[in-house]
Amino acid sequence: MGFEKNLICFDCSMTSPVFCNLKPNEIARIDKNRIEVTFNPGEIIMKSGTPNTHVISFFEGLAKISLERRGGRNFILDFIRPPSFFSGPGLFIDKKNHFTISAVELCKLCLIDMDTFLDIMRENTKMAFAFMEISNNFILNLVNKMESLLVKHNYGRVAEAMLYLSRKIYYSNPFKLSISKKELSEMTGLSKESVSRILHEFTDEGLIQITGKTFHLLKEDLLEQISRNG
Amino acid sequence: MGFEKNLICFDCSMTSPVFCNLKPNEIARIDKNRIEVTFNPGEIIMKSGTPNTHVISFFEGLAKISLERRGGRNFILDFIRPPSFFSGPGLFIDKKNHFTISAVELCKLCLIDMDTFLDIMRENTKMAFAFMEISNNFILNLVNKMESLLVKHNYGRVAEAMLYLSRKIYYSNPFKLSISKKELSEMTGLSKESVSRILHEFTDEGLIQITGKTFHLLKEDLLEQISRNG
DNA sequence: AATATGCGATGATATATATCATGAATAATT
DNA sequence: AATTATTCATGATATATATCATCGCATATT
Repeated sequence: MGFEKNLICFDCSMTSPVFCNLKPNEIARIDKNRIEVTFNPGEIIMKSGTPNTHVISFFEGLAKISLERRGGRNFILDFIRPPSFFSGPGLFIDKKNHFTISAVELCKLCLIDMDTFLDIMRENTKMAFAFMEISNNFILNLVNKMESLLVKHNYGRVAEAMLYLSRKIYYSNPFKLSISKKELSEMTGLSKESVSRILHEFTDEGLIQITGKTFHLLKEDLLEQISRNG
Repeated sequence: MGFEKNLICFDCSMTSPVFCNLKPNEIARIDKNRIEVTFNPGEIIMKSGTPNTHVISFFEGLAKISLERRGGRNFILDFIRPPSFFSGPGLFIDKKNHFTISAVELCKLCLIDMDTFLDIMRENTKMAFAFMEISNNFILNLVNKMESLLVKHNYGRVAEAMLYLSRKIYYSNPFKLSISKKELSEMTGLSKESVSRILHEFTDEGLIQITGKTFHLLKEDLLEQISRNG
């Protein structure tokens, strides 16, 4: 039994923010130099510090990009929901991974050889520009996170996380939370105890309703206000 | 009296991390579409929120890139020392500036029309790759700042700032500080009172020596240790 | 079913750091 | 040189939030 390829490169590239710019022969090249992998929840897809040899094209699932902190308390920079693309910032610098990416829900993805990717980018300006756009979006997201850490406290950060999960990750309200309380604390940079307490307060005040793993945001406008001013 | 051009584009491009990749005709194009400006200390070069219409090629001086926080307490993401290049992350997204850049020391720089810049980048892959490298370096710097905010407190952050100023900004030890204590606090994300207190403690413990505006790092190894573990 | 293991909740306490308040020193303006 | 305005230093206080400790519940394991 070999490593099978179940995905069709052409179909996937149609929806990809980067590879949608490829010509047929370029898609063929990618197809020859890709590895299709499935990761179970909790498994590490890319470990910070290891060599950065591939870029990732996400096909299915939910993954998190996190920063390793001392004491095992990580910080989640962002989540990844397909269709999407990821390439580490070490690419042109030290060719190392600077983040740890791990699967939250079952993930299906392709690892694409870095050299192949760079070769194609050298020839395909459109793709290069799409790549830059993604890079810049990542920067804006980082800056946003930074602002949160700098000005918001407790309440504001939890409110922000709630809205983010509903709007950018689960695309629904109510939503069923697939991440743990610990991960919620790693999203916000707070301790898990603090997150617990604040979620409790939010339910007491009728802002949200939690039944098991299901979160229902009852007063989004108020949450937004707290997110902005808290 | 018009707006004179005193700098020679060719000389400048020799040292620039991005424009060193240009061919003569491309340099000529840049030369036609650039504005040469001088900024006095304190003056704003680019204001967060305004349209992002130009990229910057720094020729002389010292500038800071900062994030605006509510209450007038900004946060300094990085300093710029020539020869260097800056382009905002809003470039491909919303075409707005997301940071405020202001002069710390007298700055001489060129503003280069964004469309011209993009046109050239579309044709010149080498320059595009240099641009990506700079982008990624910016991300790594942001991530580093983020880690500091997340894990380091007081002492570690001030120690880090001291080492950074000596090694990356003034390239000397001792060095004469051209930034204010308030800016020191904006570099570290602390209150200026806290910065004062810690610098006092550092001098008491013989780690640094401050005479007027001159800072002398006496025990760099210890400062490094504090920066890592504090 | 019984036991173990881990995740989440909640109360009590400790502590880092901001804020406030005041005074000294330095720089700017007249 | 005199006066005003800024910047900086330092002590007292307040407070947000982490840490610690305990307990309950749910899920996994034997």
